[in-house]
Order: sequence, then structure tokens, then C-alpha cells
Amino acid sequence: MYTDLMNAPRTARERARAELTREILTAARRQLGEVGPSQLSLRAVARELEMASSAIYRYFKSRDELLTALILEAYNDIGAAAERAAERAAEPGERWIAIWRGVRAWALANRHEFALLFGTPVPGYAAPRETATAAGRMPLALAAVVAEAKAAGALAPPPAPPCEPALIDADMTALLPDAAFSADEIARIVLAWNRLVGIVSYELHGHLVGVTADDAGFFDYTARVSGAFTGLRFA
Amino acid sequence: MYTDLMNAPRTARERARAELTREILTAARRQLGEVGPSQLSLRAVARELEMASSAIYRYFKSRDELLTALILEAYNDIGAAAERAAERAAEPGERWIAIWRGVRAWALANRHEFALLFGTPVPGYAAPRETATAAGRMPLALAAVVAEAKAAGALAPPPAPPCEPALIDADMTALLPDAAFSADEIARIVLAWNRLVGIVSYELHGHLVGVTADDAGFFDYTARVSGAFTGLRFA
DNA sequence: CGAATTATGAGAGCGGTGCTCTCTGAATAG
DNA sequence: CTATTCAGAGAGCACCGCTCTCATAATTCG
Repeated sequence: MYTDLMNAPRTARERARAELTREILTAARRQLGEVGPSQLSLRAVARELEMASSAIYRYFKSRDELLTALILEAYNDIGAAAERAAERAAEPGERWIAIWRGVRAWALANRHEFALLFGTPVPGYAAPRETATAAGRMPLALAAVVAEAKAAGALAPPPAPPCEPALIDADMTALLPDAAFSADEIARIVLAWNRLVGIVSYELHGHLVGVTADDAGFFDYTARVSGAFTGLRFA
Repeated sequence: MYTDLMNAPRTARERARAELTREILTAARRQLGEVGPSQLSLRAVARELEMASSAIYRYFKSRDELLTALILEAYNDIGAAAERAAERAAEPGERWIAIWRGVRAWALANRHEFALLFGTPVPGYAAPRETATAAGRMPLALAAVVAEAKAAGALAPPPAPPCEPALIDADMTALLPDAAFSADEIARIVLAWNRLVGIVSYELHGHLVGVTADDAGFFDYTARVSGAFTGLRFA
């Protein structure tokens, strides 16, 4: 089910299958953008594609599986947005801000996808193995900036109490290769990542109305403060 | 609709109405705890109460209104948990940690309610006026600790770039009365509040699996780091 | 008190959902 | 050419939110 589209289809049937799978996915994504995850209806997707609703089940064995596929796409999408933003600036501090702004812009333009990734998990959903790498792209973009600063010797010493190494998963240190991050540095990157999606979620969900007066400005402030906390220096 | 239960009912009808409204609410909350917001079904609540599903609509004119009532309850609940936790410690640093732990404990024990408050907003929901004060109780408990430290002259100067006053809503400064907080101090409290629900959300949604090795320990680290960022001093 | 009004509950019904099953026809494999 | 696999359609099940009508009970008013 939801067979990998990249394995070159040979027969006409396989080609048609791959094509229709993509069509279902793009139609679903379109509708997701309009009505949000909870309202996304398999039957509506089938209607848009002018096929029987039962036929969809030949391609995705449940609504949850369709949503999972969309989650994977969205993770790659927001990760790509972060990576693209990172390329638009050279100096670590500027790169950091660029990534933050890029992620926020993506989230504002794709709020339902963002909700799908970081909002309430869909009930029947369990993250498959492949999701992890896609999900890691965005935080890895942040980590790369810190690694760059560290390599240049421009990483400021941590201000507050340090994080004990035992609190960080061993897989995590292994996942960040070249930089040889300390546990404390990893912890700060994790917190920065958490802060980024946290503040965007707050803005998207309306928790900041009557609190902040300038969402974009407060976001930039948050980005700088969070970067400084991670050890970056700003102009 | 969803008439205030506190206005003393006089006639038998009003008494019965108030009673049944409460029964619906508690049944709904029970089911919410089991299946989560998205799966909460008005018909199932009606079945549990052995009444026709259509009769529920005499008390809540839609599923969204029922959810709104549950949101209000949950906001007060988590706020009360924070306030109770605050009372269990005297010194500001300990109070801060106590509140954080209290909120986390509440969230772990009421994950679906927590999702209702800080997860993806329910589609048809628009926060009514009364919700604001209930929603403010938890962050206000945090602010109170900072105010206490400030009054005692024990608030450390801010480490990183300050927040410009223009970024904070005027209503917000007016809402925090006695403490005469600066915009920068408010911004830090807002960020601490955002961090608290952000890190709990990450833990609840599984974004920390394979990242942290000890959720409770990492949470405590986050609480300390966040407190220090806000200006508190820890032993 | 009796009549008029109002609030409440039950039931049927509408259009929607996810999902399963069976049946038919077309593409593939041997 | 035949046997098998696979894609699609349709009917149907159980559930959902919500609306409407109708009868009955509680309240208010003359």
C-alpha cells in the first residue's frame, strides 16, 4: 500500500498506479490546505477525482495512511523551505534568522500542513521509520548553522545551567556527524527547534492575540533571543 | 445556551436543567479523556446518559459549543493545578520549578484536555470573552513568581537582546498589575509560558523520542534554563 | 383554578463520513 | 490462449452532526 513512487514502473498498470497515487495525493493536499486535517475527507477526494470512494482504498488502505503520506510530504516541504532559506544568507547569525523566517513563512502559507505536523496528532497515526529523516531536516538546518559557528570558533559559551549528557539520547549525538556537539549544545539546539515551532504554533492558534502587538516583530525578537541562547552572536 | 450554572436556579425546571447540563459536561469530559477531542461524539454522550441525541441540543446548540465548555473547564483546571503547585514552595526558584512540574503532571494525566487547549484548534471554535481569564491563570502563576522575585530585588538582569516595548500589546502590561513589569520582562514571561507548553507538547506528541533520553530530567533542565532566562536564580 | 405558553424529550430523517464486500472487466503472466 | 491478478464500481453497514415535528410536562398568566 502506498508503494514507493520512485521505483521505476515498468508495466502500464504500474505506471497508471503511480500516476493515480500522485493524483490522489495532490488532490488530498489541495483539500487539506482548504479544510484542515480533521475535515479532510476521503470521499471528497474521490469526488474530485471522479472515482468511486471505494477505489481510493486500492491505493491507501485507510484515511490515516493517506494522512501519513501527507505528513511525510509536509515534513520534507518545511525542511526544504528551511534549507532554501539557509542558502540565502552567509553569516551564521543571518542564516539563523533566515531559517526562522523561512519556517514561519511556510507555516503561515501552509497552516493546515503545519497543524498536521505539530498540532494534535491524528488518532490512528504512528510515525513510520521513514518519517524520522524527513522530520529531521528542519532542525538539522538549525544545527548546521550552529555547527558552522562552532567550526569558526564563533560560538559563545552557554549562559545558563548546562544540560547533563545523560539527558540526551545517544542516537541524537550520533545523528549530528561532523560537528561533535556537546550534550549541552545539542540540548540548546533542541530547545531552539522547540521554540521555533512553539512560537509559530502560538501565533497560528491565536494564543498571542492581546499579548503581542506585532507578531512578525516579536517573532524576530524570539529568533534573536533563541539564537543568542544557542551561542550565536548577532550584529 | 449553556446558561451559567452558578445563577441560583429557582424553579424545578431550572434546577433540572442545571443538573443535566453538569451531567452532560462530566460525561463529555469522561469521554474526552478516553478518545480525545476529535473522536468526542455527541451521540455517544447522549447514549451514556440514556437520552435521545437530539435532546442534547437543548443544552448545547452544537458539538463545538460543548467543546468550548470543556475548553473553559480545562483552562481553569490547568490554571488551578499551576496555582496549587505554586503554593507548595516558598522561594521563587523552587516555586518556578514546582509550577512547571505541576503543569507537566496535569498534562500527562490529562493529555487529551491538554491537546484541546494547545493542540490544533477545533475548526468551528472561536474563543469567547470569558475564556481569556481562564486561559490566563497558568501564565499568571508564572508571572507572579517573577513579580515576587522582582519585588525582592532578586531578579537578574536580562542576558540577551532586549524586547522593544512596541512589540508587546498594551492590554498585556495593564493585565499584570502590581509588578510594573517592563516590556522585556513581559516578553520573557511570555516566552517562558510558550516554552512550558511547547516542551510539554513535544513530549506528549512524541517529538522527543530518540532525542532526549530522560523526559522528566530534560523537562527539569528546560524549566531551570527557562527560569534563568527569565531572571530567576537557582540554587 | 383553568387556559395559554413555554421548555423539554423522543423519534424520524437528511446528508455526510470511513470502511467492507461483492461483482465485473481489463491487464498481466504462464 | 488461458489463468490469474488487479483496478474500479456499487451497494451497504454503522456511525456522525444536526434539524424537524410531535407529544408531554412545567410554568405563567388571566
